[in-house]
Amino acid sequence: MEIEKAAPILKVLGDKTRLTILKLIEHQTCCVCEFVEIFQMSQPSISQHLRKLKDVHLIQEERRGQWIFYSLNQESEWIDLVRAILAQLPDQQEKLTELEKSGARITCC
Amino acid sequence: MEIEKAAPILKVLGDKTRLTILKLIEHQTCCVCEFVEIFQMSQPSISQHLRKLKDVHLIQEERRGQWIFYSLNQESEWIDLVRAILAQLPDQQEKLTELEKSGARITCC
DNA sequence: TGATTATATAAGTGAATAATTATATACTTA
DNA sequence: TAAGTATATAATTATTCACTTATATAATCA
Repeated sequence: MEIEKAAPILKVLGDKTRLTILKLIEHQTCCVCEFVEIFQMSQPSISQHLRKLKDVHLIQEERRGQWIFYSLNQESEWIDLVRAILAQLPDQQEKLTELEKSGARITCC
Repeated sequence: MEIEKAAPILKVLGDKTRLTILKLIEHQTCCVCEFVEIFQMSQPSISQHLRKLKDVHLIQEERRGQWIFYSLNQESEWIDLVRAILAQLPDQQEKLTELEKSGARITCC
């Protein structure tokens, strides 16, 4: 039954850090260090959130040198559901522009 | 920030029992005993799931004699989000028609 | 009013969760 | 190749979760 597969997806989305991560990468790619800066959270904590998103194939990773960039997995079985949800949430772009202002984004991106 | 309020809503939805309950009452009203039958789960367990849905105002209750009927709260701040999610899920009507066949639905409804 | 039925709440328990600290891996650059 | 940087994983811990059993509340009916 499909509902049994959908529920764990929603569960993964039911965390403000992960939900914000998804909204941030809705239309672009971000690297781990950006998330660490934005959320003011330890690096392992961010990695573990990314891991959960990756475990259910909602995100993709792509290594560029020493950095790893994450993006929404467009091939996900649940991409329509995720997009429908993200469409209801306010843009989080200002978090990235703040980072850029403070210079933190330039170090890796 | 609205994302901080949306995450707990998704968390509540991230459980197959609660998600199925919502899908069942998407277009109609059901009473507690029906959920108990459908999910083959203890009555307190169902009550506790309903409580979580009610705590975030996603559902409404209406007493009719000794029975309590639950329905989707159309006034919910999150009704669009919930509808967008439910729209992606398969219909669960057959669970109710099965109940009717077995006679279990008639006892209360 | 007493017994029955429907539902909610409380208390307890084992499993899952999100964070932390410590450590490992992988890439870069001197 | 050694040191530094970015990221992942492991181990630990406190909290939350979903369920169970037991009990309370509320309505009905004899």
